[in-house]
Amino acid sequence: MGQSGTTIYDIAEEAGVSIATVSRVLKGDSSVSGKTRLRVKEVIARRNYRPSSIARGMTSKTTHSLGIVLPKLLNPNYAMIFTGASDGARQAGYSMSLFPWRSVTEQGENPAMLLAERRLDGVIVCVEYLPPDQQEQLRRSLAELQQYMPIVLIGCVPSDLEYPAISYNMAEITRSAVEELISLGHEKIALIGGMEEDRDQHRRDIGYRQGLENAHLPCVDSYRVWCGGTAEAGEAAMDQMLSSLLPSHWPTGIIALNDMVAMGCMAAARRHGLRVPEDLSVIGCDNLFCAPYLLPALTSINMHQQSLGREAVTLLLSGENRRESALWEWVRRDSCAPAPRR
Amino acid sequence: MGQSGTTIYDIAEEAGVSIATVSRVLKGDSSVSGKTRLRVKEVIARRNYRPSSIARGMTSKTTHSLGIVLPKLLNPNYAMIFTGASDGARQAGYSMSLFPWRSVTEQGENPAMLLAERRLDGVIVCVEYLPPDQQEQLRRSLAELQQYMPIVLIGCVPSDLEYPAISYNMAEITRSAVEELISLGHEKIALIGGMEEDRDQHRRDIGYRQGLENAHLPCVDSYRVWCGGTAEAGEAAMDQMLSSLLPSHWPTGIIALNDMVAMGCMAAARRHGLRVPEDLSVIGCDNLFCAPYLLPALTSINMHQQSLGREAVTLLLSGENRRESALWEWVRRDSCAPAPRR
DNA sequence: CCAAATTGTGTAACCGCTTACATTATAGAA
DNA sequence: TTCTATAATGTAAGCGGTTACACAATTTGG
Repeated sequence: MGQSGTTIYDIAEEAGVSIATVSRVLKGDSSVSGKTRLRVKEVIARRNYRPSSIARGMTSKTTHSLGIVLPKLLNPNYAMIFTGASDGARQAGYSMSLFPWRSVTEQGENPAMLLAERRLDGVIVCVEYLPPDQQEQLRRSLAELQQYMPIVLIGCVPSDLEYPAISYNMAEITRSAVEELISLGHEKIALIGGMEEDRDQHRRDIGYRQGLENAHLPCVDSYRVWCGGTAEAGEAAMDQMLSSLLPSHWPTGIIALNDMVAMGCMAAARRHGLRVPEDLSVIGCDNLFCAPYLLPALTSINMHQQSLGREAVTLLLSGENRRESALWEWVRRDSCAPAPRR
Repeated sequence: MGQSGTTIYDIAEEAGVSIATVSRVLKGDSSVSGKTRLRVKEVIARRNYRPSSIARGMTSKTTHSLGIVLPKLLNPNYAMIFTGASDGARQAGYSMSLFPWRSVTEQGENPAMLLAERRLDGVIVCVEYLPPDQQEQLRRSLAELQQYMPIVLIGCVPSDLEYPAISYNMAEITRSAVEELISLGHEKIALIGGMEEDRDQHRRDIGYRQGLENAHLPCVDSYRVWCGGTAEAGEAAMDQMLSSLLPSHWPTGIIALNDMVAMGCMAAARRHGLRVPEDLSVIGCDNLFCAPYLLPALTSINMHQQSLGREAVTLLLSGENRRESALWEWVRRDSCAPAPRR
């Protein structure tokens, strides 16, 4: 294992100085004379010595490593957040570890133990929908965790959770999506995705209703359907909606929970003989890398997830208690078109 | 910060025992009497005490944390590997940190320092193509790193790198893809993707030639084009190939570096008036989540990236020096069809 | 030319835990 | 009852760094 066993004592001995001096050279303390510094540096380089960050952590009480809790890295949306967070961390000299969602949500003795033991310098938690019985667990885990390290939340953050956070403006985004479709002449607009009890979904619903109301359009219950966040779920939900409605009542515009759901919706619509965008306009969310390559290219909303991840790290390290709203912007592509003539 | 400051001394004092006894209770040593154990456990629970894993690491020389080096988490292929690795690590009681590719490839003083200092218990490195001037740096970084911790490689591993590894059988896979297209009657088959000097690409090229040779088909140079691994790169490469050939010489079958490149190829082909799969069959690789939702659904190769990540962790922790080949299998979808009649 | 200020370096305690070894309490054997 | 295994617990020495403080060497000022 070579120089992994090299310690500050070895360097001190070889350079003929005390460990204190080596330590000073290491941190660039100016109180070391030029020649001593040079000699020590030479030995350090020759022995390829790296001070152990964990020994450092003993006294400094800081590990220079952060954590992030994600429901699912396979969702590219989270991969983008992670990427941004990881970059931000590294630029600030920190490493970033991934922890599974269930380490803060699972029932059981001490779900947050894994994190607490590691004495991270902070943790980012991406909050997703949870069934009510697990929400209490999340609260407990966060409370426990906070006793060990600062926390920053990302996502659909319940406003009663008092942590620094970057949250999505889902009501505003959804209202904007409704307006987008209305401006194209659509009147039968469906909202697909989100769990029924999901707060985030609740906000979507609010924005959806607002958008319709502002245009004096009725809100039809069968146009509001719930489903998980995957393409399969979107496909199933869309399929069911179309099957249960007379074709004359089919919506002409779809607002999907995210791009994956939108992909599923388009597939289901196609199977029912609908052409996108001629018969049906579709709007996704997250602007995944594949959105421009779908057929038709998917109109989506860019959530700037990478900068969101970076921002979360900044928030975490600054110690501020800000609660910010994530920026977003339209990315208009071919999947939206004027409403078909009736 | 609450009980983050609680130490083993506090617990010992409150329970009226020595720190050694607390330590024994913590690790479940049977030499502690029943009542003492109970009393200590009660205090631990009440104070919500968690031993610091970093203090533990001081004596145990083990951090119970692993690292993974990836070129790009935004590539879902790597996200899948990471997910598998992270799961595997957690099941074994380890955490998993992400490190940027440039921490092993960047020129400069000590690219591997970030990793070395952290005294991880092991690191997985996903090797990707590197220009020759950086390859030497990679070798150096790996050599340095190995003095601190075990390494496992994933990907297109140069056979002269003597590390435990899980490598892709790119020659075999590509040959199989050629055979697949030939069996559908294709004779003009193009290979798109990979850097010219890339070893992995080299192996693809070998498989490609073998496949053609076995069927006594000529190998046309203009059907072998290089490009990066993104959809944009694939689009550009395909565009250029079609533009530079007479339509009568256009290939009828495409083997793409990966699904993202395949997506780009399909987009470019469409712009040139080609229908997929009627005029052009396309094969991708990696079986991304969006492959089934493309139009037409993309035929791809499942690399089982998640189990690959898990396997890498197993290899890392076992300390064995095995070199395995990743499993793969066909996922046939609509993007491949019999060759068009001439 | 000597006292005081400044500079450079070393000593030792400490961070929170593990563990070899020492010590004490308890039980069983003679 | 006394001696010796055995079980239960405590003591203290690390692990590899950081840092307050002490001290020696050098420079500066009067």
